[in-house]
Amino acid sequence: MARERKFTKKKLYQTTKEALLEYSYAGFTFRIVAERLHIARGTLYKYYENKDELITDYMVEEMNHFLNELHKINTYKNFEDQFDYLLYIIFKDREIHQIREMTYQIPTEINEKVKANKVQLDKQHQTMYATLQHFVQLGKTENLLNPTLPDSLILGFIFQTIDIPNHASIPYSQWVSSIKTMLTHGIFTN
Amino acid sequence: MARERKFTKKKLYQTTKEALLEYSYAGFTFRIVAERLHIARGTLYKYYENKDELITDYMVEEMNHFLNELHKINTYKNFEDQFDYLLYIIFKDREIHQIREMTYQIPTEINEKVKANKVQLDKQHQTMYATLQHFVQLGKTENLLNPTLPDSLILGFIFQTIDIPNHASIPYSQWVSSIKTMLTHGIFTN
DNA sequence: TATCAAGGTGACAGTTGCGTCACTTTTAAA
DNA sequence: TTTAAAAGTGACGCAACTGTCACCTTGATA
Repeated sequence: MARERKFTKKKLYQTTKEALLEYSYAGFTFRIVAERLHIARGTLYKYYENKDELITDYMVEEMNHFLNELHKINTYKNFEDQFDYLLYIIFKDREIHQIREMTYQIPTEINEKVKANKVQLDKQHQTMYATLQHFVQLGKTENLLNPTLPDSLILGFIFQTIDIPNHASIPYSQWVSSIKTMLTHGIFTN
Repeated sequence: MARERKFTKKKLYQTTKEALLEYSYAGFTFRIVAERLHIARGTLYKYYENKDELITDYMVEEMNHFLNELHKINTYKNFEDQFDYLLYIIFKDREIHQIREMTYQIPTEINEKVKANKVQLDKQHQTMYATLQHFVQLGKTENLLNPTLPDSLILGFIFQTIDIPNHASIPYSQWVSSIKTMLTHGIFTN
């Protein structure tokens, strides 16, 4: 009884992600998204009142996906395996943590939907943090993680390190193993 | 023979920096800057044809200042002292490296002045990189830096680490010492 | 104190983005 | 084949940002 859509939700979110990475929050417009989807700008307003709604909807979905992956960390019983798994999933979706940083640029007073999404994002972030803190605790009880380092800094360190740009185009496998070495043992010789 | 300025270049650059950090490149406007300086928007056009000229002028100046500081690294003779000094100056001007990342968002075709500034920024970046690579080499010949790690990754790692957000409000001195520990020896126990 | 160059202003026109809406198109079910 | 719900379109009015310019203000100097 209805017409077929010219674009899938997946394609829309994909385009949203790309546009956010290219233009960042303030430079993001419906025109850019519409052009890339080969639809009229007005069409997007059938689904979203404004760009903040689209962006936060996308972010919630993306975080949800990440949290699903993250929770699987508990299928690994020892810290070392958890650590490897964590690096793997953070690497796989590197950009989303960059995008998550844009949250604070989104005004809250836009509308109820956006406000609800921001609350949801905050909850997801807390869930993520709790899971990760648990992971750090395990590392400390196993005497693998340096106990003098604050949990929040260890976590910030891991997430930050993942974002190192690979301008010099170092081969992927060497890149990953180097990053793991630096994370675990630093840049000094032992 | 002329009227006194209502704002100094220093104050203008300071305001530019703050606005860039708050609104990022795309959200940066002359109106914001003019309001904060208590001048009319039109006044800014007496000095700059457009925002890209102001932004790149500011960036060149900022990078120049940083390079001046950076070159002093060679007054320290051993690697350990150079390392401490480097951390110190990067910490002092943490935000500018965040701002430098915005360079790639600035279109080149704006005008000749902007194009020239972008070329200049590129040169400065190369100078910076050369100096830092020299520093890394010293660390490797002194057998303090892990020789298996690519230079570019070591440098990326240092710069990236500085940007760890201190959401948990860890006291400054502990924060700095923790970061130094993580950089040099990682998050694992020895 | 008259001059004038530099600083400063605000109004104007052009462009781009925003949000709405009356209208058209598609398509599956009646 | 008729119908109507969902999808899509593009033009319109509004708001914000951009760049220009004729004009005003200031203040050192002649």
